Amino acid sequence: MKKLEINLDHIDYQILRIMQNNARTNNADIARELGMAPSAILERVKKLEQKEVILQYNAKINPAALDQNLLSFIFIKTSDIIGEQGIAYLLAEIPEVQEVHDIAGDDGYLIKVRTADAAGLVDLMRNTLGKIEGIISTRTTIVLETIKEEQKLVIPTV
Amino acid sequence: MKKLEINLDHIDYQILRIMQNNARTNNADIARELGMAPSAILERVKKLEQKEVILQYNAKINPAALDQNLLSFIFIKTSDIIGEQGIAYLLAEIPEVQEVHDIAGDDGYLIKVRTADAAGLVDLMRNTLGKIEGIISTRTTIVLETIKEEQKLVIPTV
DNA sequence: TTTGAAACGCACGCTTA
DNA sequence: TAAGCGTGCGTTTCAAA
Repeated sequence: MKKLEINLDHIDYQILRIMQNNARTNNADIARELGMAPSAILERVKKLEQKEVILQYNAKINPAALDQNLLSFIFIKTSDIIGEQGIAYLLAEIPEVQEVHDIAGDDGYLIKVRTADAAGLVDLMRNTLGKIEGIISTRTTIVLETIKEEQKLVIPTV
Repeated sequence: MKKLEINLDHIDYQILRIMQNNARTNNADIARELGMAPSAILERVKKLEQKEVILQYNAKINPAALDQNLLSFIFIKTSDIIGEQGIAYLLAEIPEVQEVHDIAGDDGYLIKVRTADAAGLVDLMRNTLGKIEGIISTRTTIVLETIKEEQKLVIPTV
């Protein structure tokens, strides 16, 4: 993650707040809401994208609609030397793996995985994780139900 | 999460794939890519929204740009009876808490939290979590570095 | 469920303040 | 940086198949 030497003002914050809640809000609507000209908003949005303040625009899809009903967190102990993350990048390439975090303590990595069901998880662990050299052990936590799941950040007011 | 009695076809999958990668792709572009009329795409997108296949459109914002540089996972043991989730909903109301999962085993809940730094985390644990009745214990895992973090689902090909 | 036509509104570059 | 303007394009509705 890059260093950001950017100063965001309260108008930027408002734009970010709107975009975070509905990435398909059009320029004209944002402009109306903030009482500015659309061209000025467009200019700011482009800069926010350029400066990587806005990283991407995603549609959040219902996992159940695609039969991906099992969410799991797996702690992975590896032979990676501290500071190196070779295995982390291998893990990141697996499509079912949504997140890979290098964590403090001796667990190594924490990954978040979405599969259709328990069988899919077993399959992934056996046939994909099992094939990765250097994984010493894993500890899996199964999610029974998700009460909240979003990536929204707390945006400063004013 | 609701039951979904919807049949998605391969055109829907393609739309979802495009939208998942860039939620601001316009109708006309999707139509061109799929070789259909824009109005047909619009119709499908609206249905996908109605049926809650597409849940929302989010801008993914760089946490560093908003000085939220510390990510943590916290396991929370509570006095919630199994099957009840009173405390989970209290946790979900905290803005810094991005995720709340009810997990198997005796840990109770797993939450994902984003704060500015360690001081912010301590503050949250003391002043917010500490004020919630029924939390028996917590176990915190600090993220040193995030290698991958997204919510993209694996969409069936064809 | 798709298409095409038509009306309307928006995007976006340019110029000026 | 922001506003105002203009043109090309996208969006959206509707009738028809």
